[in-house]
Amino acid sequence: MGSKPLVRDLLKEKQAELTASERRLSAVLLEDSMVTGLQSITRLAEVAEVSTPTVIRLARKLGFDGYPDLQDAIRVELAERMKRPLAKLEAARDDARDHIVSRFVEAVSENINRTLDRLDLARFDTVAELLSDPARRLHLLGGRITRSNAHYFFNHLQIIRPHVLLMDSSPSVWPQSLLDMDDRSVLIVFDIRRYERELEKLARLAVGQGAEIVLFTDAWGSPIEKYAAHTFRAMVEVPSSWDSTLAINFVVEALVADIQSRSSGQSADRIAALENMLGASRIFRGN
Amino acid sequence: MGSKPLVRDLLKEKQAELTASERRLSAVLLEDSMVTGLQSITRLAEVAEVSTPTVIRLARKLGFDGYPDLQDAIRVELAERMKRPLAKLEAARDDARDHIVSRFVEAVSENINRTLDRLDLARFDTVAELLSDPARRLHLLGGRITRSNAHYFFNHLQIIRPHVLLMDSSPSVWPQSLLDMDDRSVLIVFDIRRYERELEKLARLAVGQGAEIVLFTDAWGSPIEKYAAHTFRAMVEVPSSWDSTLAINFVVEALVADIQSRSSGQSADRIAALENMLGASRIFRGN
DNA sequence: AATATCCTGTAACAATTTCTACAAACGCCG
DNA sequence: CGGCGTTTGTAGAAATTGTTACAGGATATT
Repeated sequence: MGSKPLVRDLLKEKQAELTASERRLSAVLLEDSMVTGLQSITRLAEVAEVSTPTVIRLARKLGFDGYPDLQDAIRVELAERMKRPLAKLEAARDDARDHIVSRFVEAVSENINRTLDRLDLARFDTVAELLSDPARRLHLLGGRITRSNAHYFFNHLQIIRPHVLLMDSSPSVWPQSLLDMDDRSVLIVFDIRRYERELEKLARLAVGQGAEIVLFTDAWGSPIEKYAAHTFRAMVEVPSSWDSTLAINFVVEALVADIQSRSSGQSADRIAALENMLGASRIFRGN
Repeated sequence: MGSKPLVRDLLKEKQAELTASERRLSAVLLEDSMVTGLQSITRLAEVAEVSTPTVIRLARKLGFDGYPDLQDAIRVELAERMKRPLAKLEAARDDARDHIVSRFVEAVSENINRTLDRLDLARFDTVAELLSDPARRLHLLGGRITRSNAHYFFNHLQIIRPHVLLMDSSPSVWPQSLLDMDDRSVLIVFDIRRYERELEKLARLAVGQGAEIVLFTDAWGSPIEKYAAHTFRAMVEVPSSWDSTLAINFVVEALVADIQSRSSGQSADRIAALENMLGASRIFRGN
């Protein structure tokens, strides 16, 4: 109910009945999601090169009481938008606040949140589409720690669609895979800190072959970034000697879900066929 | 250059040197990405249930000139965050709410929360201790989907301690591993729905050999539960055709952190040795 | 139990903000 | 060009905000 109209919409709606300088002001506000409107009226007026009364008059025209009233609305709106999706992980079951699990959940929740902050949805969609294209050949590769992530992604992709390959962990057999790459190939690389030189080398060569690179890395960014067409940065720090790849896995799982639904038509047959084979082999083994 | 530290990080960093009411205040700020800090000092103080001078004192402690200075920082930070991903998000705001990522994060958040609710910390500690015992031999095994989880766990355990084995995915070679199991063996199994009969069979045989079983499964519970000495149940449902193993991974990562710190004495040498070998092999490969 | 230290809020003060009244500037039409 | 309505800015009053000084109260220490 009472969902008060968004300030942005109000501005657009009333655009017609605004005067010249009011419009200049509204342009400034719209430009950066009205964050400028959280400053004092004086400063906002300065930025927009308008006088302070103009600001007040605009606020009134939009139906607000005065400038502070408008500010409140903007702030509420912003808070709504900032709301951290995972904010409510209840870290503190107070029986064990210091338990490793509690500290861990806090860090993980923060990691996923910040990863999401930085996640560009447009990029996500682009990549999902790219990886759904059955004409593409996908090669997956992980480092020492991230091999499991690569494996997870591979495992699912392989069920959903054809032409998915998990590259061997030993660099000595990479050249053979490289030979197969061309401009229809996509190389999906996982590389987090203690970045591995071999991975970078391979990435460079793959790009040379015409392959497109999708990179999953940490906040600091692997050197492979410069070759990558698409990069996902995830937060990995937790109270441990090890980095956490949960945030990376989160993105991967979301991608799997999206890719699956995009290619559900083709993959249904594929999965049915797979089920059949599994069933057959089970009978075969005489279980 | 001059990349000023984020207010959020400042708050976390100085958390230790904050007083009780300052911490109350900082909690309020962190809760909603500091949007509350854009109001007047009076209102912020009211929300946090502290006095206005406390707010100023906190601002100073963080290195700001005064409250307005802090506000400026918050605003800049917010504007920065609004800029990139939101330019696109703005156009299709309602889209974003329905975006797969948004739906996913909600489900994951719920999953981890509920998994934590059910997690018995005493059991967690027991298992951590069990898996830290260098006299034990650990065998890891995953199913079709959960093999990556087993692999992840294996990967880390193997670095931390000796006698860790990842069992082959093909049942035909399991008998050989079974032969090696006795009452000093621990079998770590991952089995979520579409429970696999082969896994159950192996579990039964392993118990017969005297091995202890640690099981990771979903909310409904794998048939292996009846053989398992310790069971972790995690929530796996997400808006996808696939189950999410993030909650399982969460428990695994927390275990890794705990086991690592328990055996840090012994594992330090092990890791150092490993680093050396990695370095050596890199030189050997002539990178 | 007494003392010292640190934490916290009250209250008065200073600075800044928002707002109003008024007048200058602009554009439009006869 | 002069009259008229509208738009815009200036300046000061009113209100609110941010800040400082100080004292009561809590906590730890001897």
